[in-house]
Amino acid sequence: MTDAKMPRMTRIQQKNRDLIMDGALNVFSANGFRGTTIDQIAWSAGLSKPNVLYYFSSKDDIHRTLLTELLDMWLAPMQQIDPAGDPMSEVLGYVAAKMRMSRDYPRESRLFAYEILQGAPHLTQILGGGLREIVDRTVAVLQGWMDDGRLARTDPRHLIFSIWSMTQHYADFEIQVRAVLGRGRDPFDEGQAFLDQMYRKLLTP
Amino acid sequence: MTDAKMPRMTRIQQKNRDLIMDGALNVFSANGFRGTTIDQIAWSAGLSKPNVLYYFSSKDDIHRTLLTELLDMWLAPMQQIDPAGDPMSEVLGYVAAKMRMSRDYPRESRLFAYEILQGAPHLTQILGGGLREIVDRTVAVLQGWMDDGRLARTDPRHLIFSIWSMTQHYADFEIQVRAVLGRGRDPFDEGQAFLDQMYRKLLTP
DNA sequence: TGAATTATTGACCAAACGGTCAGGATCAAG
DNA sequence: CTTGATCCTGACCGTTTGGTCAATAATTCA
Repeated sequence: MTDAKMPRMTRIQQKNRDLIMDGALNVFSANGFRGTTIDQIAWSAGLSKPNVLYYFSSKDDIHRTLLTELLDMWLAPMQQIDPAGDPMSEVLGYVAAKMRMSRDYPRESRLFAYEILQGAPHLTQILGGGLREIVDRTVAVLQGWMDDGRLARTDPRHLIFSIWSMTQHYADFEIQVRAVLGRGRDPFDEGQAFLDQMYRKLLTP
Repeated sequence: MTDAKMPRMTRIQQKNRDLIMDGALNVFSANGFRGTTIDQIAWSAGLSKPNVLYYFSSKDDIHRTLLTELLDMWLAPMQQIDPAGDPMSEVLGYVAAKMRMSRDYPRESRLFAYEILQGAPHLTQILGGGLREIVDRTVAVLQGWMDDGRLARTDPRHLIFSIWSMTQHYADFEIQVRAVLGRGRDPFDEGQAFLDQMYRKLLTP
């Protein structure tokens, strides 16, 4: 009983769906939804176009499935903030975790960036529902810490926006970042150090 | 001699090219390059598709022209930082100016966001050339202020990244921001206040 | 006014794209 | 080996899209 999914998947189904998800992530994250063709996804997955459409009913289906499969993983770091932990360590840990995500999963970052830029046509429910609740919970924790004088007062929601924007900037706009920094520098290491300094100063009571 | 352009433009040319640029900005900024059709641009400009192609040779031509026409305006705020001014006021003024750009020109912000996300296929020269020089000049000014002890020490380039990412976040991801904040709040006003507080703490020596 | 230039469009084309389908290949189980 | 289910594909279809063009309308200017 290792899999709780309703329809049991054969090995081939499992393998090919994974291949398609990975190929789709490659292409969607590089070209956006409209800029992606099923042929490109198929090629990137090493399959034929009709075969891809044997596993997914449409390009939209692939996109929607990909987004929902990745959303939890993408939001996980924020839910790992420990209300019982040390405030400064928890926040800086979250920043570091998001920075690691940008370094290790830039495709996912760009995928969501495209989706939000587009107006989040596939994420409206999540934006107005689940995401807001998750953020609200974190906001409550941060607000509690500020009320206890363990963090300097600031708007918790905009604090979260700042963390999202700055960390994801290194993934989404990596080309610009590298163009400005020049070669031989590690944007992610430097960015991590900068953010650490910045949030330490902002949040020290 | 009000116009220095090589080929003199008739009134009609001037007017229609402007219409096309504005329509293209609408559509490109909402759907990205691959997501927009010439028909959409034409409709948004109030012209027919062949008429649009009478003024521009291709969709690519429209896009390239739009980017280059808007680039100067987009980078202007950074060049208005006054090396002889008060360091803190100059930086906070730049942040405020960028924030105003996000509020007043979200289309431009999204247009460039798409382009950089895509890998900046039309801006590679500018990214590696002009932009870097402009940034370097600003970096020199900031570095001077830090060396003089008038600003706290921090990496000037990552400081600039942080300003770009946070201010543009309010335009590019406005939907997400509004979804998280809920109705009845002004993201730009609040964001401006937050950033002011943040950079004041970071940069006070 | 009239000729020349500029502006506009309906009709059209070839390529690309999302998606379908009948039929064949492969595989698992008895 | 046989059989039924799963897996895979070449060929195909209707639509969309970027772009062309010949013909017509509007404008400019001598």
